[in-house]
Amino acid sequence: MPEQNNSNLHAMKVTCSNCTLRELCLPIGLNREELSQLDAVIRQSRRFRRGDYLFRSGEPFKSLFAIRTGFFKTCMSSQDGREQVTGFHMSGELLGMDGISANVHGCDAIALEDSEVCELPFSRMQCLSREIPSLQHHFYRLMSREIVRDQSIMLLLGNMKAEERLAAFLLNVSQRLATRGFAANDFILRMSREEIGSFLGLKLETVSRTLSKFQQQGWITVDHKHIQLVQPEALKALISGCTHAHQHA
Amino acid sequence: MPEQNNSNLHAMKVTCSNCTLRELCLPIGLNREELSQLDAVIRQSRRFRRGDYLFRSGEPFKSLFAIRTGFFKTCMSSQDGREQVTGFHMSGELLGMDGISANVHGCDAIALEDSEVCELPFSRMQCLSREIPSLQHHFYRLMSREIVRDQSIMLLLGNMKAEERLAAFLLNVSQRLATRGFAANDFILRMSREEIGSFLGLKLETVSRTLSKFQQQGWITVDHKHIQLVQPEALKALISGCTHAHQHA
DNA sequence: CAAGAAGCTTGACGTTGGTCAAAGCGGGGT
DNA sequence: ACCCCGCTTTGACCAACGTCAAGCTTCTTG
Repeated sequence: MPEQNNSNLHAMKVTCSNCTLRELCLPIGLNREELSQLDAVIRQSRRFRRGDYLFRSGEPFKSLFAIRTGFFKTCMSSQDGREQVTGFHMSGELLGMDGISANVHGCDAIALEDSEVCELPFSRMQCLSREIPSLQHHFYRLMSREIVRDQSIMLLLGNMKAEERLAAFLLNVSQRLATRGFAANDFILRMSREEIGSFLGLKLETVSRTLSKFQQQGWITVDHKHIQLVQPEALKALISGCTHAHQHA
Repeated sequence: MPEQNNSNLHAMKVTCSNCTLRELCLPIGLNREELSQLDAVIRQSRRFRRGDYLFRSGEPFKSLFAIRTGFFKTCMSSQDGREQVTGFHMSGELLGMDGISANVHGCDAIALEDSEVCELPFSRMQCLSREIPSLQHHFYRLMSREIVRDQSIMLLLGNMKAEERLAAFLLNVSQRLATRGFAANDFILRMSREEIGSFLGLKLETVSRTLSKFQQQGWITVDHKHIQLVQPEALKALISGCTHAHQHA
């Protein structure tokens, strides 16, 4: 193992350098020493296979998890079995922040493809962030961003029609892929129609029908999970008007 | 002004002692000196009249706001004027956390009755929380709780029918009032039918009709904004099943 | 105090999206 | 390579909720 001293910090830097243009999940504006402190806290990354649980609702909360590669969904289920997908999560995103409040995870996190995840023991991050102000601030920002994200989903679920929801969803996926350096207008969905529907507050048949409708309009092509945005402007036009007024584009 | 040295810290303690049983908005497990440090940071509380804006979407974010007395709504509006109420907020709750991520407020906060609010300059709170670990942890917990709250609203908007939403809403208001020492089953709503509808993803007519239906069932009485829960168990029965499976009672 | 505005209730009707059903397709596992 | 199961598509029908409208009550403001 000649690369043993290639600490996971370096691995993380490599991962994160894939996500330029975008604020990274953690290492931001830290000096050399601070980085090595952070490095000491991050546990070696773990691999997950499609379908694996990263954590489950009700489990004791100990750590946050940073996705290095892969794709996850988070979901809550109700007593009678209805499932609500609360988010889809890609590389560079941080999972588990809802567990801090009660020291218990509040949702399930499930890998939708084979993935790699860094574990960040929260109590140690908390100590470290006391010593490194920019880290503390970054944490606050990440949590705040999660709040903003959730609220924009509330707006989607509360105000938008099926077509608007689907258009917003496709554009959101597109934009996040683009941020990570992938093609914006040609991608593979990692989740099923049912999961999309659950996330958007629609039934899977409605998702399917709406995708077909978009295809008939010539706005997108649909080949099972392979989606191409042919006229993304058409989708944008559909949701212009129902997006947040003070979008600081 | 003989009470000048009655610092607003003391006023805050008085306010907060009204909310026993419940985690308070800020002073939690701090010693004497820490309290006085906190006191130095909290700006004198300000009064707001019904209809006043505490902050507006798009304004620069500088402070969080703790409600001492009164009642607020937060809402986002879309470009074509649709409004989504994202929450109703009572004494002891903290507003503005969505502004941290982009240094800009992401929603409007509007007083629904005459209210009194403490301003907490965020940068100073951040410094202070570095010195007082329990304060830092408390902040993380408050933000996490907001995330949990938003996600349970997503579950409501994504999965529940009109009757279930209304029942969940009434029980939520009831429980929060009880926490603050008010009657749980006899209260005045501070918001209009339209605002309730916006929050729940329903039209005001549906809210009105559903309240009437509950009244006909004998579960509640409705006299304009005056609500009495006659058979809260009936409402609970309605939403049992569609609430989060891992509710830690 | 009067008058207008805003909020609430209720009814009739329409539309969206949910439900149920059937059939096609595709991929993973043996 | 084959088979089976799960995912997807599509259609027909239906229910829940939205829309439109009218009339009423309660606040607000001059």
